[in-house]
Amino acid sequence: MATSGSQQATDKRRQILDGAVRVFAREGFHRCRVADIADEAGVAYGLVYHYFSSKDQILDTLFLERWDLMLEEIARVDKQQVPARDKLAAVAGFIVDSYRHDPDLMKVIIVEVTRAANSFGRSHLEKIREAYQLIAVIIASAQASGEFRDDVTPTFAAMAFYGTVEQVLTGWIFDVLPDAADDYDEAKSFIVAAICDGLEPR
Amino acid sequence: MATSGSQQATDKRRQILDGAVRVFAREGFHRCRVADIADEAGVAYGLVYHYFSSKDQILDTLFLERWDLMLEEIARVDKQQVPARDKLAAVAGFIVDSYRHDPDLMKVIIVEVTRAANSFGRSHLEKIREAYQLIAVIIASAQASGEFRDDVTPTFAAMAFYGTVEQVLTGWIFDVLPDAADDYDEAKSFIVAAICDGLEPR
Amino acid sequence: MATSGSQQATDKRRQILDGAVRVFAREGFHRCRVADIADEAGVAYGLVYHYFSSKDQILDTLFLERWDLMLEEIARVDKQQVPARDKLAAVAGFIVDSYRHDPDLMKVIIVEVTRAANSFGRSHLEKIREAYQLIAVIIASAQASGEFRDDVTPTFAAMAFYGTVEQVLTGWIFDVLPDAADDYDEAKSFIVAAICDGLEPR
Amino acid sequence: MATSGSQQATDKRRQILDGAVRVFAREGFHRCRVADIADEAGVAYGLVYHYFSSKDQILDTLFLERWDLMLEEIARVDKQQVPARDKLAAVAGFIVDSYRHDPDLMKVIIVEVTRAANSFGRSHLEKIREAYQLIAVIIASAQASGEFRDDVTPTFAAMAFYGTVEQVLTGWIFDVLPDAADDYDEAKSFIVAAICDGLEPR
DNA sequence: CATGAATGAGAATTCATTCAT
DNA sequence: CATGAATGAATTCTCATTCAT
Repeated sequence: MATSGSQQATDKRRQILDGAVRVFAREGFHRCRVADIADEAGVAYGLVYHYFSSKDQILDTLFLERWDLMLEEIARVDKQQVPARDKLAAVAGFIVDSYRHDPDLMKVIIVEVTRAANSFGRSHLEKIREAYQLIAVIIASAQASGEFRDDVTPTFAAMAFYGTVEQVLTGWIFDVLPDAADDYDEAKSFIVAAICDGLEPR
Repeated sequence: MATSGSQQATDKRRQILDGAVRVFAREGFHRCRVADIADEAGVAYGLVYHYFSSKDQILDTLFLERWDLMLEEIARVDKQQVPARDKLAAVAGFIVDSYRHDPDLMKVIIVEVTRAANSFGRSHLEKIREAYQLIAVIIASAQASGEFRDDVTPTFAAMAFYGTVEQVLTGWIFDVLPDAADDYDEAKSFIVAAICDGLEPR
Repeated sequence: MATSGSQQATDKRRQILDGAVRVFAREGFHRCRVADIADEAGVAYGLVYHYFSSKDQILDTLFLERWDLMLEEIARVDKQQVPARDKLAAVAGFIVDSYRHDPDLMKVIIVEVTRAANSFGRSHLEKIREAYQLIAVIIASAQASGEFRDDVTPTFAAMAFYGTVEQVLTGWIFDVLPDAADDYDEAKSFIVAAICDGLEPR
Repeated sequence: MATSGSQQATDKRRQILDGAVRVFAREGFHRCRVADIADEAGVAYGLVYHYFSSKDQILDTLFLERWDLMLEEIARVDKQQVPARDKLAAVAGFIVDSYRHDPDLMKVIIVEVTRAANSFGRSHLEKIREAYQLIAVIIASAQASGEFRDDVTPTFAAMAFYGTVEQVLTGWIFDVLPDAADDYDEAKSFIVAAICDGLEPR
């Protein structure tokens, strides 16, 4: 009762974002119409343009909201005094948990932004690159301390790590990997094992 | 003499495909118009529809031409009596060389098909999955022979390998990785090292 | 005290009208949005619809307020016992002074109403015609008294007079005529000279 | 038969322009939809955009086609060795005949361009100004030769002349002046008489 | 009176595809 | 085979107007 009044107003904006996530995930950004977003959100067509200046901006908002959280998390993890392996585990865990918590949102971010080199990928390139670099920094420190081998450049190594993570999510998105509850935790440890230990026996 | 006539015809078809690759790479499949393809190819608008039934079919053709080559290559590699590590090296090498040879084509395939979970990715899912599985088979054999550890499922491992390869190409596409002549060869060995040996020192 | 309340209310209405004049003059009636009017007036969006039933009605109000003043003035002038030449001078003077006093308002009236044969011009045709006729009456009287030649119909002559006046204002609006302080007075005498004396020497 | 083939293609473009004139005249540029133009022209919607890049460009084309003819005519008239009065008569005659020949087109040009200070008027200001200046040149020469009095600036005088002409056309457009066949010729001589001789008796 | 969120009809423009020549 | 004019469905974005508070 107390907050419902002013909360209500903001809710519609949130409803639109939430509806957009579902529609983008289901139909893809290009396939879906703004009308679909409004319908899914349960609001009038025009209200979409009251809160957002374009269909593009909705996707921008969704991406940035989540991506910034991830950048903060990676930066936070990097500051901790733990082995590099644990840092990578934390980052992979955050991304996997993001998918577990809201698979539609992560699908949209990966399919429509992170991997879309010709549309939104280009415009958010800086943000995307920032993530690669934060990971590269973690690896570089580990190389300096001897935790990691230094015969691979940190940037390359960051690509291997991030590429593995994103491909696992892609596997779930494409239904080529099973995604039961257990699989998420298994995936976390697997990603770290594959990247840190390698496939060959030690 | 007889063939020059039909050759001529085939040339135009090839011109259209080549033009399409350049335009798709530059502007993206959705952004470009059929007229752009015809212009880039230097042929009349209507001719595009003489050789292809739709804009989609052009991309399908481009994807399948190349992807089938890759599937054949992976299958061929798998039959050889060499260490699994070398097999993965050969596969990574083939993909990297494909990029080196025709970066636009690989960019289009990755950006518009392989990673487009809502459009072409969906319709070519079986073909894409086939690649993952062929790689998984290589890994499974290696696990059976003791070359690779078996505490990671072959499918997961295949995702790590393929994800790393695709992410390296993405790095070149996004200009976050250097792509001078040397870098291609360096990349090949790096991919194998990262995936087989892992980042931690042995 | 009692009036200050209702005065306040009227002020907002006036603010809206004044804002509308500036916005219509700057952007044109069709180009500007109701939100622009509210912004320019410094009032809330919804208040515009509290005082006016539609965007059209705002322009109607602006036009009628001023046009009725002009009709009264022409009628008043016509009643005076002065030469026809002086009557025309008074009418031209009134219109020029209206422009001098509020160029935006006159610009809006001319551009959006008087000359808009397909929109507001049509709906205010009677009012506009009334002005032409009042001027025609002045000329007809002058012809009857011998002040003016009668080989031109009064209606035609009225068009020549009014057309000249409006074109001079158009010249100012379009920046093809100089509009320094002096130019206004010069324009008044010029209009009368051109119409009454003609361009050829006497 | 001979010309019909290649003529046919161009015809559609002409049909669109002609349809646009009728629709613009009947409904006004802003009121009518592109669909109305296509319907009126008897062509498919999309063809309008095959020949013109926008609705605006159609109006631009209509205006420029006719206005350039007029500018040429005024320039041509100015070169002739005849009294200034005859030159003005020729110019007025050309404009009146233009209206007689295609009233819809002249209505559109005047209402939607020449008198639309906030939309097309602004963008074609240079062209419009050019006409004023050509007329002013005629007047200036006449003043130099003593044909016209020189106590009115040529620009002002040009505005009086052009304003009178346009107001007569406006009278026809607004149905405040009769426009039977005879009226056109009467109008021509009246315009010259009013401007050159003035309303007062000589 | 005052506010600004909510509504939804409307219109321009795009562009894949067809088709006559 | 080749050409490019012709078609019209689809979709984004705009904005006057309404309405709940």
